[in-house]
Amino acid sequence: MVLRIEDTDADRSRPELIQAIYDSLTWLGIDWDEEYRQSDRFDQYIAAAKTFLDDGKAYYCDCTQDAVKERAEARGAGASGYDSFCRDRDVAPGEGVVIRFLTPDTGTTSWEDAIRGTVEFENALLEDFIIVRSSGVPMFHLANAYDDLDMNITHVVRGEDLVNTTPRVLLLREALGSTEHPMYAHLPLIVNEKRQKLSKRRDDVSVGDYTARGYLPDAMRNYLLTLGWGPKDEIEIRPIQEFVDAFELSDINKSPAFFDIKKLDAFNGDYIRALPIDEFVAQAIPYLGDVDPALFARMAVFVQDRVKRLDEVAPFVDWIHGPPAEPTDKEWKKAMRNEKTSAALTLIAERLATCEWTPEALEAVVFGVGGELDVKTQLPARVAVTGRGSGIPLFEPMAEMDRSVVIERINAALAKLA
RNA sequence: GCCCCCAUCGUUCAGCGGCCUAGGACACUGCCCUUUCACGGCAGGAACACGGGUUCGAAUCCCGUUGGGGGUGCCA
Repeated sequence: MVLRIEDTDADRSRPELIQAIYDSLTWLGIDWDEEYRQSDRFDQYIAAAKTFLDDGKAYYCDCTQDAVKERAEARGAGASGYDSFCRDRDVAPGEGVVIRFLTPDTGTTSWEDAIRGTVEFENALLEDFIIVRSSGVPMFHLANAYDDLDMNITHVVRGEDLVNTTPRVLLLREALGSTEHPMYAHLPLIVNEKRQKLSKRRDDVSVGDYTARGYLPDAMRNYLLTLGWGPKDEIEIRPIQEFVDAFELSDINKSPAFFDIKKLDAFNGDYIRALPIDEFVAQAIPYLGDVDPALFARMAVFVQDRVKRLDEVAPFVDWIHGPPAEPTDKEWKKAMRNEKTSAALTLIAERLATCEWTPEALEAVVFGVGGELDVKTQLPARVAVTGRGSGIPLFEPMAEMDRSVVIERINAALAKLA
């Protein structure tokens, strides 16, 4: 596999952006054995452009962008783009001069797309596009056509937003002397809730957005696989190799797919639960905050099936050695609504002062009082001790705490109740 | 404006002329499990955009309408 960094536009090729490409591919487990940068190969593209010039397949043009636009507007509705103004003007190279590719005025350019079938464009509609900027830097299409040929690229799989530019590359390849072309496959776009193409500005599209929130690469990869394609047996979560075996480019859908974060969450939760416990602990450590990793390791088995993302782990355990949460009114009322709760908590606090300090003993105290007073005591005790209305089983983490702290928290709850 | 493309439950995928009174997953609702919340189990509501054809038969093929998206850069 070849990794080609298409950095013909200096503005968009900042080091951190290129680093993001490496990071994303690595995170997803995609690896490559050859690497090229188009910025290292400008000479070759320019040389190719020069032969086009010599062969009359390209020409210099000194029209300004404004002039091109003005003439297009003057021509009125229907036509846009460049009007071939300089084709026969014999413009000399120099300041502000670009090289344009001479596109045919008749005929059609078409290809058999692996996903879309036959796609055909009228050549008359293709403008004489720029292949070398006035700065002397080659443009994407030229570099692309040249490299695909030079590197014997067999498959070009990319977003549907590139279909319209494919004829340009095809024409360029032809000019370069190629009679064949790679298999093109134009993928449906992944869209946001507004059904629009994901944009870097508005939407989370980089891997960093997802690692920060604790998504597992395998889960992401698996979820992405179910967008625009699905296995015929309808089993959506399975080992990657099974997908590889079943996958067929031609089975990919043509319509755009919404990136449903809720479903990604569900997949991620599945993958988290499938992790061996020590692997889960290892993965969760970066998301722990102030929580002691050893303590977390002891509680991990209770946390594992309660999270969909790794960044959700801390709140399940941070109250054990850290301060309790502040319960919401709703949580508090739900837990404390029974009038016997106050008496129960009082009794519990008393017995906690002297009981054995093990999960079993703590459970016996809390449930024992509940049984005697015929009131549910687990939730009130939980809210008093953790500050939250839900969470991992109560007694194991409680046994990790100091006796005095537990009693103190229950007394504080009692004070609030009074 | 012009060019290209798309159209099955809320979302996503299955369906490629009869197996479809349309299936799975996510989400949602209810029940079971549980002295929290999850996990797990069970059940339920929920879709072939519309109109014409073709055919004995259409979600599946063709045409149109409507709706949506992409492109239209000296970006990729």
